[in-house]
Amino acid sequence: MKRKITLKHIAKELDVSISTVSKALKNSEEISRDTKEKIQAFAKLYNYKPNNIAISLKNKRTKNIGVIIPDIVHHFFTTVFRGIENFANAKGYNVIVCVSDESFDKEVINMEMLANGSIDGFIMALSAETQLRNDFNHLKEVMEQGIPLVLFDRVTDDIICDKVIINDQEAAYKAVDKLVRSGRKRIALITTENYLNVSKKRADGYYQALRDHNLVTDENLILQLPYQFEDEEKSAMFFEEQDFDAILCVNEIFAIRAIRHAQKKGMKIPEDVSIIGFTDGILSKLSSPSLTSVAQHGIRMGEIAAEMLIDKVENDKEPETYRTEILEATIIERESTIH
Amino acid sequence: MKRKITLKHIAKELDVSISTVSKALKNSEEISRDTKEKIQAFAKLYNYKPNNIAISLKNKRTKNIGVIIPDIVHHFFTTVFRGIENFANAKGYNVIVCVSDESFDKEVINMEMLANGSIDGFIMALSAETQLRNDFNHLKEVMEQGIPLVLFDRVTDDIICDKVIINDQEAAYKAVDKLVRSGRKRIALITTENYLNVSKKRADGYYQALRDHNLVTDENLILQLPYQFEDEEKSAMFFEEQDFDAILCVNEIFAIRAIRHAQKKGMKIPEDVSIIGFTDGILSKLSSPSLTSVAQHGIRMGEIAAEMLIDKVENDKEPETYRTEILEATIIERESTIH
DNA sequence: GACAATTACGAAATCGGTTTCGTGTTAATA
DNA sequence: TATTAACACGAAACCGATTTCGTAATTGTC
Repeated sequence: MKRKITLKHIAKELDVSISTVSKALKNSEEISRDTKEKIQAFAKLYNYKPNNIAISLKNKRTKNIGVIIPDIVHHFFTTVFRGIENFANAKGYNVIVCVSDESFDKEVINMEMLANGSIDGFIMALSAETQLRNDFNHLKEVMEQGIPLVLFDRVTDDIICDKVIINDQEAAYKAVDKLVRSGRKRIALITTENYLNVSKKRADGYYQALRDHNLVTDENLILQLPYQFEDEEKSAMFFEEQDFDAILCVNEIFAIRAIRHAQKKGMKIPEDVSIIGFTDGILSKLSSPSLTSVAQHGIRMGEIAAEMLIDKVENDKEPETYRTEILEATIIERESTIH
Repeated sequence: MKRKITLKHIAKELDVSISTVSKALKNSEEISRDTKEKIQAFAKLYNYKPNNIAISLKNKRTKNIGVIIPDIVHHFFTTVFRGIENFANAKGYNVIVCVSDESFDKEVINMEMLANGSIDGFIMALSAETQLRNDFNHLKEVMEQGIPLVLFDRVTDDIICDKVIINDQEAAYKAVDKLVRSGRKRIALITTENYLNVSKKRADGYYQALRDHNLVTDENLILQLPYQFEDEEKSAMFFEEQDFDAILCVNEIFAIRAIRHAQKKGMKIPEDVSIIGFTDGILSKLSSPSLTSVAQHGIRMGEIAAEMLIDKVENDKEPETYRTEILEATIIERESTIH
């Protein structure tokens, strides 16, 4: 087993000082051509690579980005992650991921673990529990320590930092608008509990669109489901009792389940009921019927988040300016709606 | 902006030496009660947390695990990742993820980036291109440097290290066996090109089961598709021309597409054709009809991989023994087959 | 009261690099 | 020949911790 070689080894072997080796490997003008060649050849031969940790300590820069997401088994977050990873890798950064599992405590623990020097900055989406508790002290502390932070998708107004989101409200508005224009009048909404920031915004867009089209908003047509596990009974009852000709769902899993419930009830899609979901993931593309869906452009979102973060990390300029990038969601039409 | 406080700051502030501070914070017997209390109180007040990087340098241990997977937007890998993250976090490790994107070069680059001190060990699944090229020098080098390595799912016999896999061949065998016992005679196989180790094993199981049941193996019933993007034309033709009453697919995406093709052709599932997929992911559960599927127990696989790795990292015992853990795949029966 | 044993702490080395500054040697200039 | 400039390199500080070892001051023992 050949252990990693260090500057010290090279120095001793070639009988020069460590500083000389370091400079030679950086092609410094200070070192003579002969010596440089000798040292570089030796280093190459023994496949010398500088130790990242030592460099991090010296530079106070790790070239690591910390990403904290609520769930990794979730197409949207996974997509954003891919965008982050793409961009970060291209810039020579590694990505450390932690999953909060929608738990406030895990989010805090993970942040603290990473905040002690392991990373140069954070990219994160808030856990459901954090949004529910409205407690953002861990974020504040990180900001106070001067660690850059970028929030995406699940953001909060309580923290002033860079953010990337989509225009959730407008997207929902457009989706409902599209449904109305195709002749639908009783449009249901399947959403999560309201403490999830994005769900709330989508609901706002839904209400607004109904109002603008002079449609009554019937609270019975709104189904709130728990985020993580299906409340089979509640859903079944909803489909049993309520009468609607279209459904807007705040994510694609809800939409797929809606398809199943509707089909079970004997409704034809899209003839009897149109369905639009959020998150244009693999489920939307491959379901039968395939799902008209609001694309959230996760990859782009991840890239932008990474770009914003790395920008802050590399130029910690004095005038602290933060911006919120708003991505335009687009509706991908498929078989679950009438065009 | 209050920058991170260090031992040095505390030492200067309290007019003691750095060593004293360090020892006091570790509750060393060497330090008097008074001094300890004073230092600990001060540290607490200023929320002192040791710098991870410095500790890593000193200990030559980062408490980071490097994970390299071919694709993050893929339910199975995501699931394994979750298992890894779970276990690792519980043991105080962070997880650095790199995505090889099925590319040999990216795999090599990522490994090299991480191998210079950033991580204590690797957990990985080989990229498709790596398996195709059969070039594992980057893995060998890492092993030679004494960095522990655990391979999962996409493994190779060329590298001797810890591995976690499922009994792919047996699982495919059982799936085919189940189809035959339910009366199916012409069983198709939809798979990737054969260089993917796991696909090959699954195909082997498929052949073996047919032989054991004295069924002819008809090469026309085997459809090889590219891994990443659908060859729509090839698939359509296959469904048009071939005659079968069951399909085994090596992943769930192939299976979902098979459902669509079959339905388009007017075939009823499972009456006319039974379908079994691999990877019991979200697609299998939510598709219509829901999909009978071979569960690969990704979470468990990730946990075991993490456990094996951390074991090696923490006890680099002399007698280098490596083991291959084989998980039992189980078939989850749903609507796409007749029970 | 002399010597040994604690006690409580600090100096310094170390991990593996980077970087500043100082210095001996040689070459160029007056 | 004396002075200076350029060259090539090394010593040492530094990043932020841990840890070994040495030692001054105090306490205990006979």
